[in-house]
Amino acid sequence: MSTKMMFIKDVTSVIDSWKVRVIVEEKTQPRASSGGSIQYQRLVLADETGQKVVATIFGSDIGYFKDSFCLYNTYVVSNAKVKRCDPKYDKFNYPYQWTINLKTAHNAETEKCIAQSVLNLQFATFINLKEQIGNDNVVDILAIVVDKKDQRSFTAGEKEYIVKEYAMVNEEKKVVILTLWNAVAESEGNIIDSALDSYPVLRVSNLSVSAHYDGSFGSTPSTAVLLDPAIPEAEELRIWRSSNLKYIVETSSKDHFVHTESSESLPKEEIYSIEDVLKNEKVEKFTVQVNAKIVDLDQKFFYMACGKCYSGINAEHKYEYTCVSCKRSTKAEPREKVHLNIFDQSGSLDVTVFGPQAIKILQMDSVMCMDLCNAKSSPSVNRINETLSSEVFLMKIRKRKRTIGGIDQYVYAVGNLSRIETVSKEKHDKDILDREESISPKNLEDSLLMTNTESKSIFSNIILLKNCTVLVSSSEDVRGI
DNA sequence: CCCCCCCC
Repeated sequence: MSTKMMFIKDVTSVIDSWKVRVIVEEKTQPRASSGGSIQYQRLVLADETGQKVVATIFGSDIGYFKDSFCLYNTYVVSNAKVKRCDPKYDKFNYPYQWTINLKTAHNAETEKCIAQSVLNLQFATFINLKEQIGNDNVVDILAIVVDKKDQRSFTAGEKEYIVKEYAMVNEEKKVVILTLWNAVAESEGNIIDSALDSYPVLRVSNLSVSAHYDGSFGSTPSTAVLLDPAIPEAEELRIWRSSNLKYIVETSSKDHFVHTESSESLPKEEIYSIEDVLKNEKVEKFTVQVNAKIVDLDQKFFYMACGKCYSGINAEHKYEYTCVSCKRSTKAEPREKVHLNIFDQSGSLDVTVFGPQAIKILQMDSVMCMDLCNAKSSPSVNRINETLSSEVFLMKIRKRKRTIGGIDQYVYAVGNLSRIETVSKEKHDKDILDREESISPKNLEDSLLMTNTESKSIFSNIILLKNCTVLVSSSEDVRGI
């Protein structure tokens, strides 16, 4: 069997037998898909012409290829699965991606190795980072990690994010922060953490430039971290490291995770008036400074949703099913949802608040809302409104247009909200609010029991009702937003 | 089967 050697560009989804000699430019750590259910590992391969292709290994195949496709080594690959990819993921002007699986033939090439120079590796400088803020370029860097900040997570809008930050230097002697996000923080971050003590030289690929910290790097979903890569530029940096150890050690003992004055004033967001939000047709996200109140008295403050993607479902709590929206197997879980009226001097607007943001308004979580609903009761709107009346919020509003029966209408969802001011209240009261904000739903119930006699009587009823079956009507469209 | 988003 002698198939002729081809190039990446010759490989299309209609060709059935092919082989290409490639060098491995990049290999990420195995990482979880955003849904969490699938493991995948991403490679970038290049042929002799410098043409590159993205290749992916999935699930249990990852272990099989653990010791193959080593960085900067050459392989002859044949008959990987060739799939057309969405143009937005086509970074290399080649409209396909490969899936490497157990049927993919792959042989290490020792004779005709492809030279690293075809990769044309370029590394961003740290000094002029500020000028690159705002452009959409994705860059690679070569750096020495001198410090890290512990992993943290936070909720913004509808999603939970994981962040790991590192302080880095290179020959330019300017400290720059690298932020790894989500699956990349967990997979690539662990690689950095495990080597931290030895001041490793890293090649970090496919980074965006962020305005935070007056210019810093942030990971993208294709970011890969390579420890001590076997490339000449990294060797130069290792040599620099050995003659600058004093600088590196001194630098590592300083705190670099602080915002400079200019970085704080830089991304200061414009605050829109409600009137502007209503009038504006183009922009989709607005920050507003508002008061809020509940005017819709006929709401349950939760809906039954897919536990993974929050699509609405008419089902009992804990009902197991495959979600038609995200296609994953899931359980029905209640999710907080509040129709809220927000207003400033210029006007008012009805918005919807979900999940963690809604908890900040309701001071209780969806399970408690559901229990109240079962008890033919509902959270005390009066109590909530009384609290809201003395508060000022910063909210990020997402404006969307939707067309129903040929009629355009705008819907508004709150992406994020923070209480910036508690008017005419003593600090003592505010502290209680802050504490409530950070406590878990379980404690939340306890704290309400202690601080609110009205809820107390309701909750003592609910505890008795907890094991009852809950059925929720879904006359409303909970997926609209 | 995966994916360029996002917080101080």
